[in-house]
Amino acid sequence: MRLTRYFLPVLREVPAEAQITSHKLMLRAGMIKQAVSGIYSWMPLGLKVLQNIEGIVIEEQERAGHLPLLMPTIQPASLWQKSGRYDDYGEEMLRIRDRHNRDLLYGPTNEELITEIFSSHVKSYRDLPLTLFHIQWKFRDEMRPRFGVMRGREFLMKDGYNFDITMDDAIHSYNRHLVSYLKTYERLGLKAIPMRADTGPIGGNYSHEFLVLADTGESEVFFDKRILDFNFGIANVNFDDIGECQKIVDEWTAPYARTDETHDPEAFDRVVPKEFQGVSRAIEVGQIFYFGTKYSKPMGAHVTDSEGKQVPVHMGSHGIGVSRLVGAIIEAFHDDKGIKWPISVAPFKVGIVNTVMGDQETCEVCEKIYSELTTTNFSPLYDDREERAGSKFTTMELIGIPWRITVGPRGLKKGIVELTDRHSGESREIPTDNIVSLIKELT
RNA sequence: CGGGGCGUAGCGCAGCCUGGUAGCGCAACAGUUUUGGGAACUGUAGGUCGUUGGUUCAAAUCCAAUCGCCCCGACCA
Repeated sequence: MRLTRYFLPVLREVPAEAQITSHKLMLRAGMIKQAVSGIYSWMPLGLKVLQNIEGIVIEEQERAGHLPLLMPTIQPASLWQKSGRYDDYGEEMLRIRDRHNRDLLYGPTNEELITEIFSSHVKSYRDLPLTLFHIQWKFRDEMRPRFGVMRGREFLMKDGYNFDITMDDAIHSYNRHLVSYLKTYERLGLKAIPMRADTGPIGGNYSHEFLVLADTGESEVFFDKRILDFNFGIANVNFDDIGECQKIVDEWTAPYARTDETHDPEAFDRVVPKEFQGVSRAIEVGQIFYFGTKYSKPMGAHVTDSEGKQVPVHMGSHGIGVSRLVGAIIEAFHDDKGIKWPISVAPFKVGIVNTVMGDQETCEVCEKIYSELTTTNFSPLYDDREERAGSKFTTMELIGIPWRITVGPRGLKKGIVELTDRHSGESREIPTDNIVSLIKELT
């Protein structure tokens, strides 16, 4: 992409509406624009990051054997009246009435809808286990939206639902999700700690939240610091292997890690030696639940078991806050110059800075590198504006491009271009002819 | 929903107390000189001062209502 042809409305000054770092940087980098409190437009750069995250989430879900579908944002009120949540959910639910005076709502979550889909099509235990998920915009009319996309009213969320014939099977589904989430967050570059959680309005009796430590987080968490050394690794997991999944879950949920909702100070002192006791703020980026037959019973989600009896299915639900993750990643990766995207979610992996647009050789070399990287699918961002070098460096750093290639007459005299790592800030000189192959190795 | 703050050009702000020609910086546009860490100069364009009503000869400024945004709390991916 040529910057002169791109839409990147960066701001030199921070709009007064922003308070926390990620929100400020997202506005300054031209990623989002607020439409109204808690509701945002995603500009091209922001959308790229959002879609990169979405892509990783989808890949890891499918790898674990979960099936994508897409449910609508607007749902009939009647379904929620059936489950009993229409009145329970309260003011947070955005209620709508259509021209026929039918009561509708903008979905804050999808348990009712998915259960209805399930019960109208799945009749036999032989069709289980089944896990369906989608990534769709949700709306929760929060009393007080804040922190940009971290607590918006409209937000993009991956939500998944598992259906199993027995509790044991459902626990395996739970474990499978926990493991796939560990892998997902690791690919996003994040250290997300599974913590024992409260089940809240979703209900049920078994739940973990995934939290990313950050000063600006809304939760207070208490944990054994040794869990920070855990690495999931890229190891291939057999998600059908009950024992293997259970082992990983046991390992990751053994250390004390709880949010303020479930924190037990006595147990904390008893189980975790003083020097390993960690207390921090954290951002919640996902949660998984097992809730048994809470929805399947009232919604009539029954299947015929092997003995011919009608039994309600055991269910669980699982969510990842996709749009919130954009903010959470920035909270985890930034410095005073701007964002430092992990390579896996970066909107562009490589930036090319032409330091002197008036210099013919510089332009030729830039064009050559640009076209070679473009044809090999590396999606570089080429800053071809008539700006001074300093301004271009500042922009690349602000928007967080992991690798920057600097091309100018000064280097070309020596036959080199400069390669700068956004994360370490280190630069090295690379012979002009080697830069493209080196980038391929690095990204 | 309780408490507080703020709405003036795309962004950041001053002007309001003490009513009388709407201003500054950045961004934008044109030109010239520049060209490796947010360039300089000259010029240009951009505003029904959130909205409505009131007071007044006269309202960005005073009064009232209303809408919106932000912060602190109680609730939440």
